[in-house]
Amino acid sequence: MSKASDRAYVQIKSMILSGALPPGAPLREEQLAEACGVSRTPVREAMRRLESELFVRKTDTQRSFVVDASPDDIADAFELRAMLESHAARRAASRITASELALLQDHNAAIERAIDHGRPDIPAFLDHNRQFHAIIIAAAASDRLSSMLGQIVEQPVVLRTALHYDRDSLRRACREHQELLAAFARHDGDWAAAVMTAHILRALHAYRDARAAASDAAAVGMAA
Amino acid sequence: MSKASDRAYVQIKSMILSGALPPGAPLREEQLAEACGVSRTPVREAMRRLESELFVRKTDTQRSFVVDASPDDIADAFELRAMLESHAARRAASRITASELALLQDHNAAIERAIDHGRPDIPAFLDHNRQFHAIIIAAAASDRLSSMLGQIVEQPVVLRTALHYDRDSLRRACREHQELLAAFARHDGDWAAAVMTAHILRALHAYRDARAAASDAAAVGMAA
DNA sequence: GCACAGACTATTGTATACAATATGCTCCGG
DNA sequence: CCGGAGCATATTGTATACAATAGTCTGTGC
Repeated sequence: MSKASDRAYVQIKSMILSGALPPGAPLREEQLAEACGVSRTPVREAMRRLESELFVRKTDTQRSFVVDASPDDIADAFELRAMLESHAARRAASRITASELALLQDHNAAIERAIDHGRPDIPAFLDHNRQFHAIIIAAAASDRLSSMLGQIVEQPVVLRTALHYDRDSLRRACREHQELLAAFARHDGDWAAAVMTAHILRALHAYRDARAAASDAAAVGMAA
Repeated sequence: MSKASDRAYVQIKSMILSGALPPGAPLREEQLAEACGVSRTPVREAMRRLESELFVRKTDTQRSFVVDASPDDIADAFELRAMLESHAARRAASRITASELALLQDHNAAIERAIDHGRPDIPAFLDHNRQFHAIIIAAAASDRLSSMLGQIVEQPVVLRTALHYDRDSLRRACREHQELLAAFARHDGDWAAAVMTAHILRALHAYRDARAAASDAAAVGMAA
């Protein structure tokens, strides 16, 4: 997309992800335009995109707000991602090339390094993890599937999930990736799909556990 | 959405569906604006929407064209729809209310009438069929799932499919709906999901058969 | 005759001005 | 004191003008 509207999109999304625009916050076009240093026109385009990705919701009267994701929404997003991405894995298994496999191995090696070199390097983990999954989706060779997954993998919830993981969870993710690689190497679609489903659903439960722990801690903090 | 951009969206989409804008046709904003009787601004919003729904594709250099769906794309769309909508059916089975069930029955009765009263009334069939599926999706109670299915069920391919159906196919669809109703009445998610998957995949193959027959006929026509 | 440079045209991207609509506030009546 | 009508304000929707960029054509050098 073009420069200004792209900048607006990235900037507004990052404001939502960072919490600068908290869930439920009203979004006024003019204010966002000023914040992004562009006019309302590209802001409106960015808003449409964020709206279709369910970052933003419009009331019946055309006012926009940051969506407030309930635990159910979060579970929904993970379920859908599990379904779509296991489908991608199944398709990828029969189409993947040797060079793509090699790339996947490289990224997973990088993920392993990011976890085990001293303190876990979460940004590096996230980046390589994202690329790992992106390669699989590309190998699935379905525009429609790519488009749908593109709308779901960058949800606030999914992105922030890893921040709550402990090292154990990260290592488990890495091992699951290795199992995916094995399934791909043998072009076994059923295996790949099953591993992918498990991989995503485990992430859901890791996220829930982390949330529960965090809210317990908060409750303790409030009581003290 | 607002009046002008809504009109532009509907009108451009119908031009694509009707073939007035054939696959591969270039889309110029100004020309479309004139055709819709609005300015370029709402046309651009409509185009973004059509683009995200994969009706329209932009080249690397920002020119827009009507997408040219290959047979593979079509199969893709059906596969995804089968997956998402069977998931919707599974969720709906455990959530559906008596009044929703009654509505589903009404629509399916209307579908039956549309098929069997003299010459099949295809528009009526399409309308009630759409509402039948919409009720199920609503009963699934997942915004995200609704949003994704909304992007796929109105694809040109899916919409035009029914035009090629023979009466036998239409009757089969109606019977499958009845089986869905039975599964819903018993709140059996597995059953509902399985019937829905079969329903959609059968539609895919009916579509393929119709296409093959049509292209054979075209070949004969050309030879004559 | 072909390839490339340059200008010219066509098309899209952005900004701004204006129109339409929703929200909130004030003031009046009960 | 409460509620509603109507005005004032805030916000979004649309049109238009201008800017930036891509595509095309022509003419020139080889």
